[in-house]
Amino acid sequence: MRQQRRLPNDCGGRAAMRTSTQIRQDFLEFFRQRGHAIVPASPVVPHDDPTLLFTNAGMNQFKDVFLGAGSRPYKRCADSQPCIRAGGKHNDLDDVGHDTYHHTCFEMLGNWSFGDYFKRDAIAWAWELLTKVWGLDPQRLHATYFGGDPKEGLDPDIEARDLWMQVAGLPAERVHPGNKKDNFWEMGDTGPCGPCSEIHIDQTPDKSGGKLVNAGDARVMEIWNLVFIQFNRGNDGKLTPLPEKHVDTGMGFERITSVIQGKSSNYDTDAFTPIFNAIQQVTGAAAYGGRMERDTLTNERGPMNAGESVQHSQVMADVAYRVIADHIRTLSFAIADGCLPDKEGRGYVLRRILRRAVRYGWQYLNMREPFMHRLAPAVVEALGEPFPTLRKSPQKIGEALREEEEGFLRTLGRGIALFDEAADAARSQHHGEISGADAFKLHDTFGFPIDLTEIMARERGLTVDIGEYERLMEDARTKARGASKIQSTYGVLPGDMIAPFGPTDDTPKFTENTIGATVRAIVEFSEGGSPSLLHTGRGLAPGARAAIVLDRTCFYAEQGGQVSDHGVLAGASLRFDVESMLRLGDVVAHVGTLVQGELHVGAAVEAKIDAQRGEVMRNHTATHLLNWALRETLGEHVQQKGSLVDHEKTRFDFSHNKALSPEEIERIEQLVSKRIADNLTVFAAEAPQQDALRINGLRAVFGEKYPDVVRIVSIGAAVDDLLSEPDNAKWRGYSVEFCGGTHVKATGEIEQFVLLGEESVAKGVRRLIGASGPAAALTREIGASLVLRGEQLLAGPAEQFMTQAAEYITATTDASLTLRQRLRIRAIVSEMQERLKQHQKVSAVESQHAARDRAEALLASAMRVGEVTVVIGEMPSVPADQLKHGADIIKQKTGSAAIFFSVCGDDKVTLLAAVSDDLVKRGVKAGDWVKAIAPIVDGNGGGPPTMAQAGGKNPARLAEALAAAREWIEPRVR
RNA sequence: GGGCACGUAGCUCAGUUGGGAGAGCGCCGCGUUCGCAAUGCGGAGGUCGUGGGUUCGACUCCCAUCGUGUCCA
Repeated sequence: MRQQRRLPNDCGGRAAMRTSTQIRQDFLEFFRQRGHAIVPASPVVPHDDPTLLFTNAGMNQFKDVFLGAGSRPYKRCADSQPCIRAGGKHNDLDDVGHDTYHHTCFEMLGNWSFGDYFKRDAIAWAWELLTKVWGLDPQRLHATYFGGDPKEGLDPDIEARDLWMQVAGLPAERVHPGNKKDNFWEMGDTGPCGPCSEIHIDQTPDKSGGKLVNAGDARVMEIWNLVFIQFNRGNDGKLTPLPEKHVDTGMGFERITSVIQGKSSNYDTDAFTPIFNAIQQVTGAAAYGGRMERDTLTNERGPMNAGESVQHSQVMADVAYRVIADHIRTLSFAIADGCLPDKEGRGYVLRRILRRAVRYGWQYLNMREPFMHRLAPAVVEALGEPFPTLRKSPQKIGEALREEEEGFLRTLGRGIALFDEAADAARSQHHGEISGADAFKLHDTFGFPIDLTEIMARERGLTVDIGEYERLMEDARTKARGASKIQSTYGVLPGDMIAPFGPTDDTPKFTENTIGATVRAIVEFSEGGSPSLLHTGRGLAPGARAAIVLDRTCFYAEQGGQVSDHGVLAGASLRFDVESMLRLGDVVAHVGTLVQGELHVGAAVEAKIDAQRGEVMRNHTATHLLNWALRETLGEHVQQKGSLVDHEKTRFDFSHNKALSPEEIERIEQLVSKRIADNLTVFAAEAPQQDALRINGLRAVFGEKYPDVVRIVSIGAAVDDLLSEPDNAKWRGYSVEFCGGTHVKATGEIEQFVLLGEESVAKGVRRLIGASGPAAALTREIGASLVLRGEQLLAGPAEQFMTQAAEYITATTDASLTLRQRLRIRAIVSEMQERLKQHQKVSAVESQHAARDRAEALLASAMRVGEVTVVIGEMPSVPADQLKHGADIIKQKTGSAAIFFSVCGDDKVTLLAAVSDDLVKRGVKAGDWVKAIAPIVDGNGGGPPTMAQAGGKNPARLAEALAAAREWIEPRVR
């Protein structure tokens, strides 16, 4: 076994004893004592930020503060943030497991200052924590600072350099200047940025690593990055100093733990031990040995094949341990935060991670059964304390994993079958080499990993054309890349562009439909290019698309499920159509097109929303009543899982594990209708969150982050009353929700409410669709008449039923109906279908008999030409199938026959020719026959030699055609 | 965002330049048997995902759409 490369003793000291849990606590406690708010980590799945795949840094949750669009009740804070780095630009996934430090999931310890302390304190505290609390050897620590960039006109960060020397007492030779890449941090192309200063640790035995700082040598590595945000980069690329300077720091938790514990690998720390133990228990593999691939790569025999070397398989088992341990952490966090493995987006990244783990388990730990789900409890056990979301529903994590594992094992099973086919082809056609095309197809179309293809090939003594596979893979990649480039950034608005023009006063949205306002900023979108801010003096020209920021607005920007308003901004001879709204922190922007006139910054406009908003408000208030009625009807487990309210409908997702019964649906509708009939007043008021949370029966979306002051919407009970005696049980009889949306003044305005749909959207989540107002009334009326017509058809005369039933069924398939009507119509339709089927069967039997009788009659009067019976005649109107049966009967009875049938329709004729096998052998083919005759009735056709058919459009010449058929066949069979 | 593959009987699937919808398993009935296992015979079960189009004729070809699987960005 490889020798552990341990740090010299002087580096660890007393801190070497500390557990990872203690180290995390040390960090938070250290900053708590220095006045920092200790905040909970944000979810690893940033549901509200579509530009970000996963939370990948501690500062993600504070982005709005740095952009100036949001604020916090504290000026300094600290936390430990689980981060996921997988997918996207910086993709380390393939490295995980093969080295000591790559992870898809890690914790980031961080402390922040929002316009509070700056470089001096940040540096002093970092130094104190590392050297005094954790006892790291100061001799081994190096600092870097930003060395300036003449091209940007940026001076070196002398301030930071001097602080390192003064405050930390570092000698000049251990304070290193760094370039823009390493020591200047930017959030994006524009926005807040600034120099950063890193602390590196030198783990060379003789402390000689000074030259290796930032040189990519594993022995000297960065442990803490302190970012000093002091500039804003504008659209023009110019940097301007920020009035409020911020500190943003990040320290990799697993890495600092390994340093403090004196380990050479993150995986050797006690953060991973419990997970490795669980893997060993579940897989029954040999214990984790900490072996790395380089331990075998140095073997003079060179890289070895699987199975040839015990040593290699041991190493790969350890790689598998690391892969699985890392990935189960990632998956547990992500699933706990509500992201499931899926075929696109974030879910797809999770799927790949899970599949990679399963594949390593399959290949190197010999696992053929789902096992990942059995590891999740170990993660919950190890990390549930600092990260309570893991404990919320641990069984859900297990279920999601098992389901996905089973799916992948099915995919593998299919893949193995297809692999066997490819292997056969390889043996018989390609000298034992599986073609690149086959390997690629296995991977691309059927999801069978190339690694498995190679291994299975090797086991069967075959090879794989990897070169060709890589080429095809690269082709696919460039094709996908090229295609995605076409999409432009049209209509995407960087938040920092409009942040300085906020906040927007949008409280008029609750009361007004029209208000006067002043234009504060205009961002013009240019097709194919990036959006640009229009400066004072330049106007927006007609036809241009833009985002407009006003000082105040009555427009509602999508939030809490309620859609954005549409409308216009109007002025003297100007009109701007508002198509959508954007909300960035406290700033809202009106996105749309200037239709007429010119628009300048500073212009006075009248903001006017579409009348559609009335329907939206009706539906929104109805949604609250629905939410309340659901809990009344189904029970306490009903939790809102999402909603969408627009002018046509309300869509409400909630936790419930089975379909709603007709009785439940009826009861829910009744409860809501009763509240509407009572014409209850809708109250709305703001209150401190902690007071509001005490209200008995209050509905808030679980897991949603609410501000410190929340808006309460209550139907039928005044908010003041709720707050004055929050514990009163009677409040459970009212709908009380946290909600920032717009509502009607009293429930009577809703008029009507109906449920239109009920379905499942995910495991344990049902979706209801509802509508209110005139739309609900209309649906109800149309549906009722449809039900009535269906009942009449069923009860009415058979002839009417036969002609109209099919049409009726099509009409119902996409009709808008209430749920209860849909159930009734489903029953009607299935009865109709049953009757139609019965009728078809009867008529099939009838036409079969008719065809048989007529065929036999024609046979009786048939003439013989030589040995051959020639039957030519008109058949009753039966389907083509029955004509064929008729011909078969004649063939059977005669042995040698030539048959020509016709069926005469209103404006078309069908011809069928059939000859027995012996005639085919003599060169007489039914296809030729029918082709020769069809033109007479303006048709054509064909078919195989024994049986051919044709259609024609001229029934008038049918007799002529039959005569011609006789003339054609007689000489040929004679 | 861009590909590829697949939707045919309850299930697993076959269906060959477009010309009579099939197999295996399962199901029902009747046999052989004291009974079970096993097995023989017969039978029911299909809007060929949906909607258009081409054609005399479409499970088959084309277009669209929905669903499932899968890869890439």
